[in-house]
This record gives sequence, structure tokens and C-alpha cells, in this order.
Amino acid sequence: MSAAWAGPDRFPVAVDAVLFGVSAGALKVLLIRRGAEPFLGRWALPGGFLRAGETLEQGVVRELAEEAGVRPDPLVQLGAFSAPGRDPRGPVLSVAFMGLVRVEDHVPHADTDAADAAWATMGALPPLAFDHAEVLKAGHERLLALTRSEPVGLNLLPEAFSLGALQALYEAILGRPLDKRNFRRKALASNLLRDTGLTQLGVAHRAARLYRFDAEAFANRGAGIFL
Amino acid sequence: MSAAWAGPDRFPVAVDAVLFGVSAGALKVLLIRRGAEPFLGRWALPGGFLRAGETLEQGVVRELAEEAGVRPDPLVQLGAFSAPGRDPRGPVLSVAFMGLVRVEDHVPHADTDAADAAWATMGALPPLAFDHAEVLKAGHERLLALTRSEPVGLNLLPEAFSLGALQALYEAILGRPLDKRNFRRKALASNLLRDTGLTQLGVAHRAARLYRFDAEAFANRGAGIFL
DNA sequence: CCTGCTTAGTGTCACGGAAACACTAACCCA
DNA sequence: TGGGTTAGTGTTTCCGTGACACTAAGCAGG
Repeated sequence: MSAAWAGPDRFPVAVDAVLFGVSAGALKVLLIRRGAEPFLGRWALPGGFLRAGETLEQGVVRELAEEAGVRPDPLVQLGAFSAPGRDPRGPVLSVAFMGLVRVEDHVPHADTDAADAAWATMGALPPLAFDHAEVLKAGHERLLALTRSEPVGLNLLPEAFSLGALQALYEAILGRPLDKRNFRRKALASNLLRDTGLTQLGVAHRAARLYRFDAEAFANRGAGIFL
Repeated sequence: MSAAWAGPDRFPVAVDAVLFGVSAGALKVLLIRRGAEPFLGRWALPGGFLRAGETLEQGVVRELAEEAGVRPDPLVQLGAFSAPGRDPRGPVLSVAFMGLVRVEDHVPHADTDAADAAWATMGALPPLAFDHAEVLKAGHERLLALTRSEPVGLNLLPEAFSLGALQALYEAILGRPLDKRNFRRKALASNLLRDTGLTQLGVAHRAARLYRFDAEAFANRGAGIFL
């Protein structure tokens, strides 16, 4: 039978997501305010329970589509959390993911499980439900580590973008200023950017050249980083 | 109640371990031969089902004590695996860990679930049950990554060891030769080794100085690496 | 039309970590 | 006493990283 068999203990499995976005030059995390017990009224990471027949990735993608209307890319697994007492209802395994989404793509709206949703600024976070503070910390560390090995964040930019915009994005993610010349040197040396031949229009200063991400070069050459 | 509540679907949760060891100058993985369906007779990673009331770490430690009589250190989580069809019995979530143990500490012996146990050489592996080939690959990548950021493998050496032995260990783990002078320079520069004042005895060549790992320096200074 | 504001765009130098490279020293044994 | 085996030791080159300041271009406002 593909259904249950007798032996092992069974556990509810939650999938939670640390969704980062950039807005107003600062790094933000998507939080929901819980509309049900436990932790009613507390802020928490978006997520929900895994359903029979879906993989963890499918589960978290479904939950994020339902709760936030977004499909993050990349979506990387952070790991499983099982600390005793992390859920007062009993033993619940939580598998957490981390992703980056455009802030403007997300329309905060109430949900069956969420009374409210909002982007919180990293460094000014409310107390979180469950062990979500720990999960968020793991997600933040992973995000920072990922910027060192992969060209993260391109999905947050428009098709064609200036190097200034790319640098501003990375400064927001890392939370510190970067040297303009060093950044440009590495970004161009990555061989992942193609000059579109276009320039900015209607800006009150010298117009910047616009680049696009070369997905093919990225796929072929493996990595390549911007800083 | 701390017991069940009605809502979400529940899943059996397996904990599996990729246990590496070094023997005869080569990197080995501990495998068991399955003594039960499914995959009866196939080689697999050691592991078992999580029981109610224990964390994932506790579960995998228990399974490894039962099945292999070892307590690996470090024991790092690789992540959760949920590919559809990975277990023919139905949806089973597997959370995998990676660890390093002394080969001689492990006494292969049959078990309720394991008909046999053996150290397999990396690069000459039998076909594995479930999705364990994928899990093993993740474990191997994690091991290599870990050597770059932490002094892994010290638990495989005796209390006092020579730099030659340390280098041989790293060469086995990495699967490639290392330059002796560069290795010694970095190892000593790590500030994690203390000269015991002892030297080898009864060897048919110049006796090497013996060092010990300074756990206190490691705890205080955070990282420090050997290569 | 000229001035000022704002962002784009560009090169060099110093430092430190990483890798390549070969010989002498000490000890045992036959 | 000579041969075998591992211990132990410095220097140089190269590359990636980070620090650092000025000119160019476009628009706005007077």
C-alpha cells in the first residue's frame, strides 16, 4: 500500500520560509501575524504544514503562494528544526527555507492563518513565535554566505539594470557600503553581465549603461560572483 | 495535551547518517546491508526512524549507538530529503547528518535492521538503497567544505600526534597530496596545536615531535584551520 | 547660457594568503 | 658504515582584496 504502514512514530511537518527583500535601501524579512493559537497575535515566519503527497519544496512553494503570493528564487533549504518545546502543541518538525523576493511583488493580505503580514526591517524585529528567531538567524547567515559564492539577488532587479543599482542591492543585503571601483571590477570580471547597449533615460545626471544577467554563461561556467 | 491534535498530516521521519572514517590512507563511509524490506540485501546508510519525544540529534545519536556503537563528533545536519518515491513504502521524510569517526572504534555487527556492516571506500561504492547516493554526495561535499573552515578530523587522531600524521589524515580526507611545508606552516599558524615535548619512540627514522590539540584555544578563538 | 548638483565611470598601489619548489637532519637497521 | 625513511626548514612568485580621488556627462534652475 502506498498509504500508512504500522511501524514508526509519525510527526507533523511544518515548512517555514525566511523571505528576504530589499526596500528603501534596507534588508527586510516577510513576517505574518498569527491569527490562531498558539502564539496568537505574535509575529512569525510564513509557513504551514506539509501535506501528504508533496515534497518539502512543493509544500513551501504552495504555502508561499497562498500566504504571500510570491515564488522566491533561489529557494534554499536551511535545515530541519526539532528543538523540544519549539511548538507548544507537541513535537512538530520544521524544515526551513530561505529565499529572496521583490518586495513590490508581495501584496500583504490576511489569510486563514495570518491576521496580518508585513515586511520587517532586519535589526528592528519584533519578538517571534516558536523558534523563529533562531530560524531567521540561520537564514540571514545563509544569505550572507550565499552572496560570497553565488550571484544572488538578480531576481530582485529589472531585466536591464545599472551597475549602480546592482551595487545598491548588495549594499542593502550586506548592510554595509562597498567600494564602487572594486565592486565594478569584480562584477564585470564575473563574466555574468552583458552590456545591453542601452542607457538610462530621464535621470537628472549622467546616464548609466544598462546590463543584463547572462543566464547561459552562469549555467555553463558554474559560479561567478559579484563581490 | 502534549499528545496529538487533529489537524495536519503526519509523516514518519527517518534520521540517516553519513559516517566517514579514514583507514589505509583512504576515506571510507560506513554502510550497512539491509536485513529487511524494502531494499533487502542492498547497502544503505545507517539510520532509523525518529521516535516521539526525541530531537533529530538525539535520534541519530541513538541510532548510531545502536547500529554502530559510535558517537561521531562533529555531527552536522545535512538537511531534509523528501523526494517522491525515495521510500517505496510511502512518504518518509529523511533528515541526514554527517560525522567523522575512528574506523577502529566501530565494530561491525549485525543488527535487527542490518544484516551486515562495512566500511566502503569512497570512489568504489556499491549501489545504495533509497536516495542514499544523493545523501552521501551531499555529505561528502559538506565534509570537504568543512575542512576549509574548521579543524575537522582531530577526533580521529590519538591524543598526541605528529604533524606527519595530521597531514596524512587530511590527504586521505581530501583525496589529494598536500605540500609538506605549506601544510606545516598553516597548521602551526592556526595556533591550535601545542607541542607536548614528546617525540615518537621506536620508529625506524628520525623521531617526530608530538602535538596535541588545544581545545581551549579553539573554543576561545572560534575558528582556525589547517589548510 | 552658465552654474551647480548628482551619479557614472576609471587605475594604481600595497598587503597578505596560497602555491610551487629541494635540501639537510636524525634515527634505525642490515 | 652505508642505505633507507621520515622529520624539519625558507624563499619567491602570483593573485585576489581593499584602500584610495578625480574627471565625465547629463539635467535643473537661475
